[in-house]
Amino acid sequence: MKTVRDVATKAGVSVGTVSKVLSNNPTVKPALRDRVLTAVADLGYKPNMAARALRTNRLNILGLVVPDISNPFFAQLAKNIEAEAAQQAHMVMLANSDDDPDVEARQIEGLLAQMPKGLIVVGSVDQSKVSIQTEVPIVSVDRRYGDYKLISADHEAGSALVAEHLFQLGHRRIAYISGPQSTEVGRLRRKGFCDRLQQLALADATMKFQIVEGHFDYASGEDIGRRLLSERAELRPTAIAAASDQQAIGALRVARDLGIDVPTDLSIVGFDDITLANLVVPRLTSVSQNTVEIARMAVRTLLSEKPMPTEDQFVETILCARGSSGAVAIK
Amino acid sequence: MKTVRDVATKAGVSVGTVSKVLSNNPTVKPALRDRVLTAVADLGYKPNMAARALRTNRLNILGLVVPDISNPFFAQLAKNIEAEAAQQAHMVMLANSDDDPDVEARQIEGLLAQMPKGLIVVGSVDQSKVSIQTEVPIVSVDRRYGDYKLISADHEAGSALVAEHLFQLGHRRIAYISGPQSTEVGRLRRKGFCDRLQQLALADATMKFQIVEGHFDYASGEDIGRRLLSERAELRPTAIAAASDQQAIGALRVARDLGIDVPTDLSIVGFDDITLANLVVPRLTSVSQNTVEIARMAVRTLLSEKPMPTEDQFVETILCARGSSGAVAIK
DNA sequence: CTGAAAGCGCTTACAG
DNA sequence: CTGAAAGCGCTTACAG
Repeated sequence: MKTVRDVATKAGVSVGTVSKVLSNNPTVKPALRDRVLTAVADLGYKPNMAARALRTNRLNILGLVVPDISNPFFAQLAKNIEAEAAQQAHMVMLANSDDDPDVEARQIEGLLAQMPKGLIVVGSVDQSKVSIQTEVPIVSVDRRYGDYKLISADHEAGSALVAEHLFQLGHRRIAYISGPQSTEVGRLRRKGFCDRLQQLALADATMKFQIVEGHFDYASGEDIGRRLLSERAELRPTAIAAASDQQAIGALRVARDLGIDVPTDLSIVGFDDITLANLVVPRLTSVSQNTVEIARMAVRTLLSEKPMPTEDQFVETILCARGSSGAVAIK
Repeated sequence: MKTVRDVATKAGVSVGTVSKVLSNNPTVKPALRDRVLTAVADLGYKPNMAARALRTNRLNILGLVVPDISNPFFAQLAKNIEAEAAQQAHMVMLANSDDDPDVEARQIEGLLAQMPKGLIVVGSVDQSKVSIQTEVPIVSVDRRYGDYKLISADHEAGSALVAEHLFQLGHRRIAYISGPQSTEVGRLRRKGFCDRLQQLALADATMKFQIVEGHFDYASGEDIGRRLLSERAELRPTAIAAASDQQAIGALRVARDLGIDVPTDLSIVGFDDITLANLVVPRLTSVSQNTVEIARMAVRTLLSEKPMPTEDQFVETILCARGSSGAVAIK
C-alpha cells in the first residue's frame, strides 16, 4: 500500500505538502500541486481512511439503523440514502434493530464506535428511549428515535389528499380503516383524513362517515373490510380509505370474494404505495412517500456545515390515482 | 473520549497491559486482568476503532455490494448478512451497484478504502470483469463477481425438485418457462429441470414436454402463459413450471382470465419464494432459497482463519408446496 | 508558500 | 508476567 511518504518522495516534496494538496488547501502553488497530483496518479495512491480518522476523529461514514431492511419501505429508503451518501463520497453502515430497543441501542453503540459523520435512525418503537451520549449528529427518519429531530413524509397532509380525492369523486358514504392509535403514524394519518373530510363535508348533511381501528396488516384489512361490506348495497360505504396498502389490499380481496366490483361499486385507497399496489387487480390508488427526498434531506442535514435543525421536517407526499378508485355510481 | 491511557492510569498498569487484556491475551495474571476490566467498566472505555485499524490494517467491517437493495431478495440477504456479522461483532457497509459494472467497481474501491475484513459481492452482471487488486478476501454471492468463489443456492437441484414434484403429481404434459439463457441462473435452473424430467420420463412414452424461453418478469409470464394455454384442454399442458415467481404469477393471472382453474385444471410452480408468492390466490408453490444459510456461509468464510475456499459452494433449496399445484385431474 | 515535527490511540515485538 | 518504546499513516499548528 502506498502512503503519503511515497507520494512525497516521488514528487520531491514533504508529506505535509502532499496532505495539503489532498485536502485542497489553497496555499499550495499550482506547480507543486500538479507534481503531487501526478505522483498520486502514478503511484495509484489511496489515502488510509483509518489514519485520517485517527487524526480527524471522523470517518467518511454515515450510520443507518432500520427496524428491518427486508421491509420494502426501509429498503427503498436505504437505497436512496446510500445513493445520496455516495454522491458526497460517504459510505453507509447498515444495522437492523429488529424492532427491539435493546438491539437498537447496541447497534447504535457499534455504529458510533466507527466514528461516523452522522447517524440516521428509524426508531424501533414509537419514541424509543435514548441512553447514548454523543456529539455525533443524529436524525430520526420516518419514526422518531428519542428526542432527535424527525424527517418524515407528511402523513397528515397525505391522508388529507385521500379525503379530497374521494370527496371529489362524489363519495358520501365513506369508511376509514385506521392504523393502531398507539403509533404516531397511525394517529397522524387518521387525523389528516378526518380533519379534511370534516372540513369538506361540513355543509353536507348526506355525509356518512365511520372509522374502524385496525393493525397495518393484510388480515386486519380483510377482517374490517368484511364487516364494512356485509351491509346492504344502499347502506354500505361506497369508498374505503385505509391507513396502509396492506389493509387496502385485504379489503380489495374481500370485495372480490363478495362480488363487489372495484371501482364501479366500491372505491378503495391505500397508503405507502408499496410495489404490490401496482401489481394487484385493479391497481391500487395510494399515497406515495417521496423517499428520495427524505433520504436527501437526512443525508444533507447530517453532512452540512450548518447546525442541526431545531424543528422536524416533513416531506410532501403524492397521491397516485389508479384503477381502484372512481366516481361514485349514479343511481 | 476515554483512551487506553486513562484505563491504564486508573488500573495502575501500563497501556500495553490494558491492550493485552482487551485482546484476551492469556499472559495476563487474573488479578491484573480484573483490575483492568473494572477500570474499563468504570470509565466506560470504548476502544478507538480507527487507531486499532491503523495498527492492524483491518477494521471490524464487512463490505456488501448488491445490485439493488430494494430488490426483496437482496434485502433479505443483506438482513441475514448483517445479523450474522453482528453476532461476530462486525458491522456491515452497504453499497448498491445499480446493476452497473462501473458503479460496482467504484463502490468496491470505496469499500476497500475502509479496510474491511472482507467483501461480499453480488455481481452486477453475469461474471463482471474485475480490475481491482487486493488481499482483502472476497466472495461472490448469488451472482458471480469476477473469478471469486461463489456461494449461492443450488439452482439446479432446486429446479430438479420441481420436476419431481410435478411428475409425482401425475403430470405428463408439462411446459417450462425458462429465464434468459444468457444468464447463469437462467441456464442452471433450466438444466436442473430438464435433466431431472428426462431421467424420470425416459420410460414414459406419454410424456409431452416443451420449453419456452422468456425474461424473469411478470409480463413474460403472462405472454408465454397465454400462448401455452390457448390450446384445447386436451392438448395444453396440465402443469407449468416457471424459472421465477414473477413469471409464474403472470401465468396465474392468464389462467384466471381464461377461466382455467388452478390447481384443478392446471398446476403452476415458481422459483424464489418471494413474499408475493404467499399472497396470491391460490398461494404459489415455489422453491425457497435458504438466505440465512447463504449469508452465514459467506460471513463465516470471510471471517474464518482458514484459507479461502477453492471451490464454489451451493446451499440446498426447499420446495414449498402450496395451493397452486395439485394432482392431475383424472379423466 | 513549504517543511519539520508532534501526536491522534492503539498494538506488538522486545527487554527485563 | 509486565512495561517501555516504536510505529501504523495521516493532519495540523508552527517556524521559517
